[in-house]
Amino acid sequence: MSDKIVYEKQADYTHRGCPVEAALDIIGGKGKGSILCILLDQTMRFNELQRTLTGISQRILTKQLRELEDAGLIHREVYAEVPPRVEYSLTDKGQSLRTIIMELHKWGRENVLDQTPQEKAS
Amino acid sequence: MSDKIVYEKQADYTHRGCPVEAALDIIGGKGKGSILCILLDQTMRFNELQRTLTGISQRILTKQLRELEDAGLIHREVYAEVPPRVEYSLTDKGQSLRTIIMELHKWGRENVLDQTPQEKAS
DNA sequence: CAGAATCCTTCTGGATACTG
DNA sequence: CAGTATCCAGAAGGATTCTG
Repeated sequence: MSDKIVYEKQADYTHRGCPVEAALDIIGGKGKGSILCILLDQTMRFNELQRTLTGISQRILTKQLRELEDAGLIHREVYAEVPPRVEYSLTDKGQSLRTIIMELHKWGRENVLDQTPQEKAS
Repeated sequence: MSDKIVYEKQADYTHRGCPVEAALDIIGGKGKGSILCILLDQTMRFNELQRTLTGISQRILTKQLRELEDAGLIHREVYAEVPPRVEYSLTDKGQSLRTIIMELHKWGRENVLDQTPQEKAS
């Protein structure tokens, strides 16, 4: 009916002013942390991403990638080839999250994932 | 029937290894960013929190506070008074998020909330 | 290969009424 | 005041099928 693809519309019920909530709304959501983490250091194709993020459906992966793209954090490069090739990478705005991502990585490793203190020292 | 209160059970479907996802699972969720942001600098009571976070239902506020408490990020101090008084504050573990929270705050203010560049300079 | 379309289940969150 | 309990709407996410 409509000539425009309209995935599920985004949640807009949060933050209402708090920049922390606003930021978390952008980088929260299934797989987004992992996606940003991966793309921080490399460009990656769709299927490669899905294989790396074991357990995410391609529908959701597509959705998350689109949302990150709409937020201006990632760049989607489509190559006119057969079979098609699409490569995802971080934009400058996405790279501006580097410090935060790395700190979240450190904090999560030390405080959430049950890893022995010795391991992080090694 | 059960003698134990069991709110909705937490999502456990994410992170599967990525510490960034793991961390976001902890501090994501409605109001948690705002709650952490507020408690970073002050102790606050339940009703006061709800009034500050305009728009959150007390059921959800209770749930988020419990989850943050279970994660060891906030402390819940109950005073044996009538009417009851309960004060929430950050634990040391919660305070360990300070840098991240502040950076998320800065990033969200500059990149998500539509604020003119001039304003942040003033 | 990289999705789009459809259907369905689960989870999140709100509204309201009630209580120690 | 600080929750609980119950009910309900909507959003998030999965599984499957199909296509340029």
